[in-house]
Amino acid sequence: MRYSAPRGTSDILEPDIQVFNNIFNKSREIFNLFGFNEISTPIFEDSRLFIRSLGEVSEIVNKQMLNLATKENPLTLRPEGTAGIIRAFLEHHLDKEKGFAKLFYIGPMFRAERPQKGRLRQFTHIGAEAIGSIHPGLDAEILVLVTRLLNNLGVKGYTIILNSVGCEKDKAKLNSLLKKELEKKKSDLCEDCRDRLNRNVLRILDCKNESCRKLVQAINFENEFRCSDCNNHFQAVKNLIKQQQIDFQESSFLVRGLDYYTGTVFEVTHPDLGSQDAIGAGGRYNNLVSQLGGPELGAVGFALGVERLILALKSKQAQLPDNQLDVFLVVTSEDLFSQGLSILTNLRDCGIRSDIDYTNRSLKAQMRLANNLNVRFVLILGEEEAKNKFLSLKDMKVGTQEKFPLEQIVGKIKELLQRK
RNA sequence: GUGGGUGUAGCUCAGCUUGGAUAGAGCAUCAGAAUGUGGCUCUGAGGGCCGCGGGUUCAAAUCCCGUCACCCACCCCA
Repeated sequence: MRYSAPRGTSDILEPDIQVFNNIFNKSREIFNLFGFNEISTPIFEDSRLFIRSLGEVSEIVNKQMLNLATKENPLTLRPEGTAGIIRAFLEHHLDKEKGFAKLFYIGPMFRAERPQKGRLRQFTHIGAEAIGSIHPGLDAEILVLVTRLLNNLGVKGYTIILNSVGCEKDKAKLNSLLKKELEKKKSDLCEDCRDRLNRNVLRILDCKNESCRKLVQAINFENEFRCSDCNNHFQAVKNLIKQQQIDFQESSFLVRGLDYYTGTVFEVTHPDLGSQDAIGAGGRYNNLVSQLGGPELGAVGFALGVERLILALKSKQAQLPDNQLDVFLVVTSEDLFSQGLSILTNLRDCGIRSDIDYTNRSLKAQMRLANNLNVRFVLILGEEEAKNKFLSLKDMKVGTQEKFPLEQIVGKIKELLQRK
């Protein structure tokens, strides 16, 4: 039986993996600039952690969790990063130690969705959580950080959409307001939204259905539900990011699918992605830490979907690093192989990237292989070279070939490589 | 979970409408083209359960039924 990768997963080979690694490396640099420390948490957690954090009615908990078949506690492959980070934050008493932490993570997430463009069952998040403050400056910093990440990674043409869903009380108020208004027009709602009316009213706000949109737009809820604290906070965030010259669109229809969000929420969209157009999203969650058994601490976070981000990148090739071999060692007969291996090991010990053929090819075939590998130099070890203790060094770029005594080879190659 | 599309060589695809002989192309791979030597060019070679199972037929890559996989969209989300 031939096996294939599970649905919604993919193997990442060269050269694509270089694109990923580039993104990871650059992101780490930016996070460090902003004073964030990296954290790595398990890719599975107690299922109840996710149910508690994301909300029982959330789509993720309802139908997208990948649960592990174990005999002990219920375990689930993490569908997002925040819950695990907060769990770790509390488990290691970072709240008591410093009371404030800025953490970032990079790693795979899992959701059992039907795959399509920009939607995989295993996908990669780059995310961050700033825990321990309700200061609007922290919301602003997260938004600045997101723009700097995207800009440095080479993403162009993205849009930041910003909203505030208010605190827990405000959310409840908005909920009942919408429910009351929409209940009257229930028959005009789409099938899905009629269902949402009972389960998750807020989600009706971002229904794409025309008639639902109109109904929702007709309700004047924008300035009705937020308390003055939340309004002031939102206003402060907006003022701060405007001062930082960050472009954004305000939209009172933006809601997030996860329960834990309070106050500021945002989404980053890109037109090149197709239907799944969000490359990143985040917001404030002031109740999650206490909900998970910790103190009352405000927090803000975000996550970027790396695979989606790559879809939005224009020049993927330009980012490839130089990982080519410097030298290919051609050996003309099996008798010379052990001598060749010594030379090869010496080259590698001296920091020269080099390789040799293991498939008994002819000299000509080895040359062709060297060319396909795009090496800069070929070293030839043949009968004549072995007898007189020298090697032939061919510069594949220029096409010239010279002989050098064995002991001079490393120095010569290094000299030529530096000259470029 | 619901729709639509696509499965033919390692890769990208043609052939299917209207059934017919050894199933094709480009790229890739391998070998050769006097002098132990790559790139360009030329010559040649290998490589196919035509996704899988069934049916119709003298005959199926081609028509019919089923099934699986992938892609796209709904939904949801990063």
